[in-house]
Amino acid sequence: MQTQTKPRVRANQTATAVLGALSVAPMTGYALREAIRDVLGHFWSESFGQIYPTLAALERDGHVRRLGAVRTRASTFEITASGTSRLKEMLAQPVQPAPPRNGLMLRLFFGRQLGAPACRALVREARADAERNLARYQAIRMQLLDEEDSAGDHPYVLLTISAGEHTARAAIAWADQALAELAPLDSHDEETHRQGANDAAPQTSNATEEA
Amino acid sequence: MQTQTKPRVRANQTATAVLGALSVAPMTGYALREAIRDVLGHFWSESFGQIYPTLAALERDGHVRRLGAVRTRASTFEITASGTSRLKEMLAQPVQPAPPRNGLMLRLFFGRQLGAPACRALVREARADAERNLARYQAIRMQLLDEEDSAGDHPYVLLTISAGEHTARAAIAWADQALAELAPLDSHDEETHRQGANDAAPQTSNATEEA
DNA sequence: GTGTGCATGTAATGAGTTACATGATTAC
DNA sequence: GTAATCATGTAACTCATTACATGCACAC
Repeated sequence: MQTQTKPRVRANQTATAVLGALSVAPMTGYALREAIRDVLGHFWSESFGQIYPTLAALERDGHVRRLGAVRTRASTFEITASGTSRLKEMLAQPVQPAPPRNGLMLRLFFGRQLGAPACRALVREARADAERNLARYQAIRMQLLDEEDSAGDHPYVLLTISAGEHTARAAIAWADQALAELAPLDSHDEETHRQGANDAAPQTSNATEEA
Repeated sequence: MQTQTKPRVRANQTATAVLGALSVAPMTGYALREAIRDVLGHFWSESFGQIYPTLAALERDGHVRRLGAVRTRASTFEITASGTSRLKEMLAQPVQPAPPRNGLMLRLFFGRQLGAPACRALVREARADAERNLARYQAIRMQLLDEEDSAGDHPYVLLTISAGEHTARAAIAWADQALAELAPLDSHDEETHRQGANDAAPQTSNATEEA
């Protein structure tokens, strides 16, 4: 009987990201993808297949304006006043959490089937990823300080960077602990294919591994 | 030119989760959903619409066996030997990271458009979520110790619990820092609705109040 | 006998990726 | 001139959710 309050519009999140990016600076669709990948990449992603239709829809609704000619060449998009207020509207909508799908955790959960050495390799990989991310966050931090323009956004952007750093550091600490706990689990409770014995040192990235 | 190595099967991750759950104990489809929600819920989710077709496909391929009659009543599914080896195969496949889509970070990134008070509310919500998760992890930890069966899985399961704890603690620490940084940003550069002004004090636990 | 929970499935829907097709501009 | 990069868009396909339809079992 809950037919009355259907959330009809599924809150086109792509539009939010696109309008948000255009609120910082006008861009082409191509540049939008790059900006989203490079700047929001830690927590957001969009593909061309989403961006172009979304831009077309936003143009139709008057939320963005096309500066170049329609098909002749690259057209830069600019957010309109109506687009800005639409953006604020969308940002104010409640966060709808994406259903979780963490492949690493799934594998570790059934780690007994996978075997301890493979699990260690996965954890080591995750640790390396986290370290890479941490390094990138610092680079972005410094890059931010160079930019005079859009300085009003800085405090908010730094919030997201900081979240990334906290997450990355937590991942590293967890990985170290996990590796210590996985170490003694070597070969008991597993009748694994014996050929797996030599991958105790998987060498994911010559990652200075233990083994 | 790259026509040769198309990863044709998109690594049906649902099948991995289903086989994994059945590797612990035989279950009905209904129970599978519940088990996945209750046990893997922090990092995985499946809906009926996925589970039943997946079970049918796995049965067709001989990876699971139906114990009850086909349509008469509840049928319990059991993993077969071929299913077990298929599971190991799938677990060994590289983790394919899901494209990130973090609605909270998206909103904070464009926080200037949203306004500092609304951002603080979001961060407080996130902090409360993290605290709730942390509490649940401890409950699961204790519950695990009661179970004698499937004790061989425990070290691996604890790894995922620990990851959740690290993540949750990092989220809480980040939130506290973020709230401190957001406090002074009150009303400049924003012509926000004035009603958000009274939420300067974080106070998340006992998060009840302050409409 | 009726409501609640267990159980199974299908259909509609939609979000989003990948691959493809195409062309303009710029650098060498 | 030609290769790489910028740029735009569409089509096919996959994955997954939501809603719907159905029915049994059991408690009350």
